[in-house]
Amino acid sequence: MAQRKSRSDRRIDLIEAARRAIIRHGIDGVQLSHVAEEAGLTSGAVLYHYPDLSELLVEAQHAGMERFYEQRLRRLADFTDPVEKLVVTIRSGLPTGPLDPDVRLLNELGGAAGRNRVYGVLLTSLYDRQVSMYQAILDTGAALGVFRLSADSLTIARNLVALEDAYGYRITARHPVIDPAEAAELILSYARAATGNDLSH
Amino acid sequence: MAQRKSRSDRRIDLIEAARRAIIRHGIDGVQLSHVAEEAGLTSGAVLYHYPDLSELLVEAQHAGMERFYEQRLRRLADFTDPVEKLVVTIRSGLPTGPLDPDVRLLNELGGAAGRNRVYGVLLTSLYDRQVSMYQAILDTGAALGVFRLSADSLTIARNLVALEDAYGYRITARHPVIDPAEAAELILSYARAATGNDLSH
DNA sequence: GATCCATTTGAAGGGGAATTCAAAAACGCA
DNA sequence: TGCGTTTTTGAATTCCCCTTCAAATGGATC
Repeated sequence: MAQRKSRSDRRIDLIEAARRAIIRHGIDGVQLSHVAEEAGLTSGAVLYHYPDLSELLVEAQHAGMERFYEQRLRRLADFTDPVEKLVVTIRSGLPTGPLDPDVRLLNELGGAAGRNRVYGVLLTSLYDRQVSMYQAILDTGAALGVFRLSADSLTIARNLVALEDAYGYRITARHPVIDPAEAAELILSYARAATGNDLSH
Repeated sequence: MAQRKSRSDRRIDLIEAARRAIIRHGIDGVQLSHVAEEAGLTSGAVLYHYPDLSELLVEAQHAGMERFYEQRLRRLADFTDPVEKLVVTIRSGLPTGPLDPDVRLLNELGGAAGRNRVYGVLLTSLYDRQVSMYQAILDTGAALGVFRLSADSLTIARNLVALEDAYGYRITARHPVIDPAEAAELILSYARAATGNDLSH
């Protein structure tokens, strides 16, 4: 019998297990038994904690998004120079490779968000927060005279997040040429034009 | 009994039916019965033509992609001025709204492409062709002296397609602010900076 | 170490979807 | 009209997954 755990510990385990199961089988292909297997439990045990599988899936997506966003904020906090901040943030928005679990999970939402309002809201809020994150960097750089923005910061920030998203898809789809390094260069090309800064340091 | 049709006619019908079913239920959620219902047939009849549902789904995705791409080329052919070509192409890459079936279908592939090599190849090949399409426009404009490119045309073309992709997701996810018109403006903002042309006419 | 409660198992059921296939229907052609 | 072929149906079968629930297990508490 699997190790017995407290209610809250087990729920955390299950959210993690659901995350892995979604990545493996797709948000519309996950089954109760997949989650159970990932968690090392039986279907009944999963159901004991989450009588409705779809609620667990939403929680898993939510948790994955939060973790992704928090991680970006944390990396960003290590720097003060706007140029460094911008470069680091661009890199932290891209997957480490085709198998990057955080980005794989987010990508699962893309299609589902068009069908499921909850997923749409989740994804939209993540996008908006990431835009704000970039906007703050851009505004600070502009105020310090480091950046000379070619358009308003909101527009540039939206485009930067959009580029990250799109290259995340290309990388997880295993584009033969566009790997994480190449994607970073492509986004930096835009960032240079948009900030009037060559972004080297 | 449903009208009897020739083998090839029925296969075309089924591909269309599968396309609609995928949009409605997701690439991992489609069932044989969904396709049958969309086609006005019974499951048995679908199976008679496509013993393997997954093959039909791949064909549906392939056909949808081809149609999307061909349509873009056709609209592009109506113009000769590089500025007009660029603007029209940017618009033709965006969904008409949250329910746009062509983009909804493509978005379904995003997550699946990370799990399924066939879908990954399909999506990658579409991306590359769209990049070539933009690159031709950019190179022509540069040769005519209309565009003064801020980076090599391949980089700009890749970014333009990436932006389209990403805003397609935002729009189908019903972002409250980013509608097709706003997305076009955002992409145009980048296109202006990248071409050194204000793109008005 | 006995009791109690929360957690987990495993088997049994119910339901729904895929698959198979014989029969029926529609069409082409003589 | 009648015949042969192709396409479609509909029912039977099988398979798989969700759901339920009684029993077992593990840990905490006294």
